[in-house]
Amino acid sequence: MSAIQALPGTKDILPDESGLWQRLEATARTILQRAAFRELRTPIFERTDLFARGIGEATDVVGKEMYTFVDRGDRSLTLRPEGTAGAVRAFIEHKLHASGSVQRLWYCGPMFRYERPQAGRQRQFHQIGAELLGSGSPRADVEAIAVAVELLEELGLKSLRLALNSVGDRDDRARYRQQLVDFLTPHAADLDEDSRDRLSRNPLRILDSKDAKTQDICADAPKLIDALGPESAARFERVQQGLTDLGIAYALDHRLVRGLDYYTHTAFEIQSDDLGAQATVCGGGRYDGLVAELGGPETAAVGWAIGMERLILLLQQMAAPVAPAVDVYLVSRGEAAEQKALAVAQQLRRSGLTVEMDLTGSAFGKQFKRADRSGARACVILGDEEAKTDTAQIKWLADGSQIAVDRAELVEAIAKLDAGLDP
RNA sequence: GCGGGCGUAGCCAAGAGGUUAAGGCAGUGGAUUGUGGUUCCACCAUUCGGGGGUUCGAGUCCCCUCGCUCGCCCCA
Repeated sequence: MSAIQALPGTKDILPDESGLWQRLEATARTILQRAAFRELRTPIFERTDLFARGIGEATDVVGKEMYTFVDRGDRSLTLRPEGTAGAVRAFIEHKLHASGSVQRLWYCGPMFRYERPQAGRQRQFHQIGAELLGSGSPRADVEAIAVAVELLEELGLKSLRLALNSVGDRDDRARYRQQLVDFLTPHAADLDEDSRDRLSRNPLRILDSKDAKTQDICADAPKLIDALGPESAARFERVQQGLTDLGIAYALDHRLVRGLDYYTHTAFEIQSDDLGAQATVCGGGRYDGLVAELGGPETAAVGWAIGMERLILLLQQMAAPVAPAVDVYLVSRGEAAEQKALAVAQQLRRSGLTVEMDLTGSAFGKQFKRADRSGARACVILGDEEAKTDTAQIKWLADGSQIAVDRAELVEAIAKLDAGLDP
């Protein structure tokens, strides 16, 4: 009752689940490194300013979701709510642009947003992200998306959708914003309350309101795609062509407007229907202005982030994870034998076997019962008699067969049994 | 910040005002004191998230509170 619990929106990842996380992380590492992305690890907290400037003061993330505190040096700090701002800060600080070539970076770790937790949403959550800095080519957009798709496919995920849009460059957006405001203002009275607020603050976001009436009104609104200048439109065309050439299916979604201010041109989400009220597993896009905005040289960039908890949710729906069984369960009894068992365990482990050692000193019968539950293939038995003669018994649990071997030959004997040979 | 649902053992869970709070899984001990998987027996909640109230009587009804969960907003 008075025991302390984990805070709302935070979760322990228990041993039964951590195997799946490890698989996810290992797969991500493989896929990203194969595409020549290199890992970047940045601090979990940064100056509040970085996020305020990078993500945008008007966004919900900055406006009401940040974990912000003042440290003992009187600095305002914030637990990172996303990964791109920190990655870009590091990119600028360490002059990674100086190499002249494109930087492919990836990261993985916890992010923090103060929101009401629900299915697929936590206050501390984890993302895998990739950033491709230094190329404005539409091919970079395609490559970034392709790597994300590859990762999700490698994990065996099916029935995901790729939603695609272009929000154009700064001029396109400003032009469209004005068109949209002009269109919506006469309907202001019929919009839902949140949308009415956004009309002055962040009108593009009104497009993906879930309110039915607002939806109806937006159906006739001018489309962002039609407001793109010829260059932006051509560039978007090339991104689509690139995806098509790779056989990556996508659907245009002219209402897809992502919540962070830094996006330009390509915006995309990879979505699923199996995440409760959430849909997005992976979100990303191009952010050509961000590096300069944060004090670096004018640098084109594109990136994405995957929500790991959401991915885990999907992976768990696919198949029950297989618990990694131990190879050998070490049964021991009697003071001398228990002492020797420590050395035997070490010997077996050094040979590469996974060994669990019984530490209870309880009756052999009980120890075998536990051995059975552990899923071990074999028991190695050390009792008083074995201790005296410096031998051990190997019992093969599948068929109950048992042999005595010298301790020195233990590893070879188990290997032979594993191979189905007579030791 | 706002709404809905739910809190009975480590886990799943019956119980809907009337004496001792089902059952299953897991766990512990034993039948089997140096040999497992099956079986059998025993043990395993002075108490139903917490506090207050109504009542002769509360896990069950009422109020407050804490927690979990789902949804809105927004996002991964």
